[in-house]
Amino acid sequence: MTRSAEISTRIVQAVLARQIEPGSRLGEQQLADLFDCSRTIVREALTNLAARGIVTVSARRGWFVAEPSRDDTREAFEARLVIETGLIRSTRSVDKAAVKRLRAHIDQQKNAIKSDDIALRSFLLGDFHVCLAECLGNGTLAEILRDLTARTTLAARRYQTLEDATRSHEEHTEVVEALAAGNIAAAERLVSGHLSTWQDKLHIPAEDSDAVDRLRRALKPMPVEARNLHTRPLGQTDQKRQRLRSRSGGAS
Amino acid sequence: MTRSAEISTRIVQAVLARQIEPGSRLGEQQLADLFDCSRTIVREALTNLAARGIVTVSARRGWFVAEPSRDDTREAFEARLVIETGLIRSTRSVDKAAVKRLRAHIDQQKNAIKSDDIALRSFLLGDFHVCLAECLGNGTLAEILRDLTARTTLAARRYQTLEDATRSHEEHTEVVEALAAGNIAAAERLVSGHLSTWQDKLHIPAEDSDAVDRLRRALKPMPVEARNLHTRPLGQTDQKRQRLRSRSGGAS
DNA sequence: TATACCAATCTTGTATACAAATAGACGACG
DNA sequence: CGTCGTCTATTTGTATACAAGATTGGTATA
Repeated sequence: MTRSAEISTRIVQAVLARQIEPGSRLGEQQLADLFDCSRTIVREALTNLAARGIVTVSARRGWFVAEPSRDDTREAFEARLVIETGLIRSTRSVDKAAVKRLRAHIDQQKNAIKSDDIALRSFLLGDFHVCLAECLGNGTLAEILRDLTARTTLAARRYQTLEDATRSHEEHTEVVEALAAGNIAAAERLVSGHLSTWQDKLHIPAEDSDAVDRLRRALKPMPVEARNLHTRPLGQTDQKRQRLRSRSGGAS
Repeated sequence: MTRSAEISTRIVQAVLARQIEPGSRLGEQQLADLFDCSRTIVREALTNLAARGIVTVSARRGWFVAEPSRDDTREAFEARLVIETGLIRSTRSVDKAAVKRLRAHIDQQKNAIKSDDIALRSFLLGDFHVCLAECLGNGTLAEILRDLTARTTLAARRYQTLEDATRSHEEHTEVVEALAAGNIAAAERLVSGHLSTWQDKLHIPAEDSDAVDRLRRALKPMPVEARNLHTRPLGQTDQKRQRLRSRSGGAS
């Protein structure tokens, strides 16, 4: 179990760090090579992630990082709101050690932001909520929250939300200070606002987005090496190809 | 996946129906024979259940149905309280179809109680909470709640709580009727009370129970056929053996 | 008689072999 | 020139073989 746990942990971290896009293919042999083990272990890890809703499996087609639908996204945000505010609400007080740990976490966030370590920054901003749940005395909900946070992170990537790291960090600070001051009600309000504003920033297509979305994905730029393997169609100049590529939304 | 999903689903159902005790051993080959498949599939199912906290794995020793510790139990109940009350609180109104479905579920509960189908009764009383979450529009939390309910069911068995089916059924009815009447606040209060009273009924040993508990489990009656396979020790009468069996807490 | 050691058996952990299905490429045909 | 069909190669799904560890029962010895 320890071997496959390593793999699943790393994948979750990569998701939280925004290093893996929703819809990415996770080939079994590919991962097996990467982690120097057999497909058996990889499948164990992927099965675990599938149970946690972070990965989906399409029969005989492969494993893919989850692409939360609109409903999935709404549910994940609602779940986080319910759990995080409910956990704070049911708290009487927060002990010294917990406050210390939370402040240390916030310091780490600040450092990651300052040093422009985008991956670490994203990871920490998400992990903070898990840490908060643990400090409030419920490891079970912390685990659940980790998976839900991974899902909302994927949703944020899918719906192209820009991360406002500085603001998130500020809001996290306010929450911790409210808790440290024993102002539970304020902390609950702050968390609620923090999550709501983030959710509101999502650009979720209004209607029947799946067709549009599928199309956008189909028009995604293919890997450079694959692109160069194809003969350029007659009469199509470099300029035209360049324009097509830009339109399809690929990184230039 | 469909093959292993069958197995994990059945095991969860058996847990909710109180047909499997916490700590039960789940041998791989045993399950493979039972479901007529290879150990590969069984391991896939068990891995899934382990990710959901319903089964634990002890390296090289085997798979066991979870035995929630005191902390696990507290956390699971708190999690259910937070999620169920929070979900109701964030509800504006419940539509007709949902009310109909909930009332139908309550009818099923009544029938199971009336016909003394203890397994079905237990399952439905637990499943009601999952159904409620679904009807409140959050399938994600419903899934999470299913696993948490399984854990609290295991805790209830471990800490020898008697199920008061009639009372649970009554309280479920009150919740649904409050929701149907649009009295959200009352519904939240009722759910809170329902969960709290159930949790309060647990007989959780105060201190260092693990040693005592392990012993009690060790002294549990073995299956009748195994008992009869052993030669009766010299000088031990039937009466003495009978007394030992009663003391060990087994069903007489 | 009790304890400690040892061996046999059973169970799990991992890798691999093989089957099945899908995706992609190539070629034929309208 | 476009479309359809087939064939090949890659990838997943499942079973099984083999190795390593753990438990259990027996035996020998103090």
